[in-house]
Amino acid sequence: MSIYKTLSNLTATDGCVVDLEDATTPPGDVHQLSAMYAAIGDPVRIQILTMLANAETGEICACNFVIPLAKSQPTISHHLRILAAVGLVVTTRKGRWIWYSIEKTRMEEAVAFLEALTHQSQMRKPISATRP
Amino acid sequence: MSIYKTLSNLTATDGCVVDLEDATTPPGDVHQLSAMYAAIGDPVRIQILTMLANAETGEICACNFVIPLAKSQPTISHHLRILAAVGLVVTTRKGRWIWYSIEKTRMEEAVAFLEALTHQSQMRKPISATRP
DNA sequence: ATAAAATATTGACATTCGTCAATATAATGG
DNA sequence: CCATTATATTGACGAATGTCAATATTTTAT
Repeated sequence: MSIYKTLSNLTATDGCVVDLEDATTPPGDVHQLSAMYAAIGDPVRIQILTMLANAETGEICACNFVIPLAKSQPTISHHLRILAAVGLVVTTRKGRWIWYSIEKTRMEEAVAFLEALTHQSQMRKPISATRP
Repeated sequence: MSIYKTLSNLTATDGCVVDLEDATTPPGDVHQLSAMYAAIGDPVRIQILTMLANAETGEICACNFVIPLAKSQPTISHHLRILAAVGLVVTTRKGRWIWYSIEKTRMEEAVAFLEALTHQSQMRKPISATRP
């Protein structure tokens, strides 16, 4: 009988698997990070961010997304809310209008994490060499 | 009567709104991009990517995600399929096992687009100054 | 060839998501 | 104060998503 268990018999303490705490970011970060990329990962919201990035002043009033993106006002409001919730955009009220702009610091955090994923770590102890 | 229409009366040809083709990436790109970030934007898949980035050899066999991530084998297979579909991971069959690794080029594309969003363009014509 | 093991697929289910119409809230201007 | 306008919220709906059990497929080892 092999010292290695089958997939269905493996437990978290078996050495043939990578330990979660070695391999992943903290659970809290995982949810915050995934929420941020999920916010970016929508066609309408990608276009909102692109419009903001291209805007001469860096900010666009909420009303000016409705026509270009061909979505209803509540739908635009919904998407802006999601982007604001994860901190990728911030708002400034100017009288009757609310202007949205990209929160650079937060966007750079989004960049930084993905960039880290492209540079594979060399600091980990080897896992079992005899079994995947 | 103002030359500016109310939100409910605006049409795509009105000058007070930003023109879609000026402001957004091409429609095809929008869907491809949003699919990529949506793929990243899930807690399980964030952890898969993190494990791959931290793996000493840069690759991990599919079976070694099941226990650390506490998900069933079909669920892990499902998530790996989504990451592969958008090109963020690639597979290599080694006998009985299939090894996954990050596709660096694709990940760098993900980084590049977000980075572009942080550098606001200075090349756009001003939109109407009298109305948002 | 047969058994065993890794991976993929299917089907089912609850949950979440994107969307809009209708309505509510907030702010301005007359 | 009242009418108008911008934005947010609510409720409803279909579509998409994450999950797992069960099953199928593929590959290796005996």
